Amino acid sequence: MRWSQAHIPTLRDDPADAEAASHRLLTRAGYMRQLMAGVYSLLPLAVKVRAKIATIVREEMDAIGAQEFLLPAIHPAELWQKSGRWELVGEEMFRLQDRRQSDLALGMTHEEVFTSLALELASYRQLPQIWYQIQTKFRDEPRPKSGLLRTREFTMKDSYSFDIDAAGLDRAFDAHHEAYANIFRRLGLEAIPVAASSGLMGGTGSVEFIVRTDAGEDLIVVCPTGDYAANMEAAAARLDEVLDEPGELEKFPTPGVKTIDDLANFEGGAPADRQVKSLTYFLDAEFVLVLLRGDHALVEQKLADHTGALEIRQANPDEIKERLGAEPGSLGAVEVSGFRILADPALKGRTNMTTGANEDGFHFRGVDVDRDLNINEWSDLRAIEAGEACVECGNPLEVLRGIEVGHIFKLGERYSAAFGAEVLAEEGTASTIVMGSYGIGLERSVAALAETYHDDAGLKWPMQVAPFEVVISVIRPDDAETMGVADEIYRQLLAAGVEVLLDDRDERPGVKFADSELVGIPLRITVGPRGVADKSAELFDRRSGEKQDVSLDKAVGLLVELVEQGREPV
RNA sequence: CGGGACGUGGCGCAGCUUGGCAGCGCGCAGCGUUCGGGACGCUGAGGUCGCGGGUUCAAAUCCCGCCGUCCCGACCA
Repeated sequence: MRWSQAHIPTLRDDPADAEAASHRLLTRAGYMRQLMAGVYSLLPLAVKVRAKIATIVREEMDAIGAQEFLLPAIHPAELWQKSGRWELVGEEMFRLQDRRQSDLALGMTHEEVFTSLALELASYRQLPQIWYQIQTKFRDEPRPKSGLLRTREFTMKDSYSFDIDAAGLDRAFDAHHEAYANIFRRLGLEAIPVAASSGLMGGTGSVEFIVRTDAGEDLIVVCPTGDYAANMEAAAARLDEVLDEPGELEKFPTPGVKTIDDLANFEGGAPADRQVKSLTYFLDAEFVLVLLRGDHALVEQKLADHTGALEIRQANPDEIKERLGAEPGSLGAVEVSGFRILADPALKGRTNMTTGANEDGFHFRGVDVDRDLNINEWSDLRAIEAGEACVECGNPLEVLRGIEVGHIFKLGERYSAAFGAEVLAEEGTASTIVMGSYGIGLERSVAALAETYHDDAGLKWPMQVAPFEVVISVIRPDDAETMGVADEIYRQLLAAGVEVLLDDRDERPGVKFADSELVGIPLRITVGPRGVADKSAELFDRRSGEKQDVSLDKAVGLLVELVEQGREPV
């Protein structure tokens, strides 16, 4: 491709409101343009990067025996009603009606459609199957942000496994786990597999692949020894042994005390880890109390996962007053009954604790959790903090920020049962298919790569995903001899199968250098009258920043060698 | 959904307080000089000032409503 003919609209200034580095650079370097909130047009450079990612994904999926499909993006409501998700997913699904007023949805994932196709599987002899597609998904995110990191329309490689039993699912799941590790390694992404919450997908287990970046929105808990990693929404940590003194239940006045901190600083109060924090929530319209240690934070997803609640919201002060008789700040579960009370295990067996008395300006001290609180359910509900002890080895845990680029789920029979997807087993009896589903976000991978590989000058693609592998920067393209040399190198590189961009634009050298670095092409060879005169050219490696002069007759050979080395990273 | 901000040529912004010819930088087109790290001169094209209503002799500017976008939070496979 000649740069003078390529549509690469680079910008001198950063786009407004682009916070994430990938958002800013992909826009400035001419890879994408925003159309509306969470929706982006991909320009030719981005299409090339995305296509390379798709190729690597396909190769690894095919390697585990998966077969490629292409399903519709538009779905009839009945399909989603059958799985129950028409009601479950709420506003995140784009919904529309056709001219006959039939309800339709834009697919946000394809368990339903693939399961409907799996109805044609009739015998265990046809299993296992792994089916996949690379296809557009629509999700009406409440708050799209950070460019391609969170969009409302995006491409996903989604695959679905169909097995006769749980052991088969385990094999399919493990195969995907390994395929994903291969994919991300080949892409040049260091993706950490972490135990995760399954959320709306349902099922019995899931693993997310997280790429570390400050622009990400997931928090993960990782043990530096490598023996534990989990999303904050699913993470656990070892609790220190606590020995409490027994205490007598006693109500005492605490005027003006509204928060955990207030009570910790109050004369006669208690430190945060000796308080019971009482939160009030509505879980699908049911009022519940959630109890945590005073210094612990609630993870709402854990509450959702434990209870199966779809809609979770904090109760407001009026609703609380009506039910408990006090304002937030003086709430507690002592002598409370009639409401569901959930508690985090960090409170188990604790005595001599302090908590609100459900009377404004009063608290209880000497609270014995087992004796004084009517706890219905125990469940891990708290956020883990950096430095807590690993459940496996006791070493201090780290909390890292990252972006989810892949997620694999053991679905079990959630969808196959709803659709009646059964096969005849070896014994001749019907057996419900056991399913898994697995996703990789393509544009999100593009963004994760951009977040990982960039510097002040612009993007720095690894060779295997770069839109072009080599750029020839021609100094003085109006000089016939120089342009002739550049053209010859261009032809030889093309003939050698190298993806090369010939910068024949009538621009000054500085512009060409700056643009090639902004766009992030891994290798640049500069051909100018000065070099042509002494039969040399300058080779620049964008990734290492190294420059070297090479003789013209060796340039092509060296470039081809470097390109081929770069395409398959170790 | 709650809180905050913004919307003016392709991009980045000023002008709004105090109503009075719609501006600046970059980019773009033509010509010329330049040319190994984002050149310079001259000439020029390009704008329903987000949309609708109101106030006024007069609205980018003041008032009301709506829409859009971003940020924080809530939410999120």
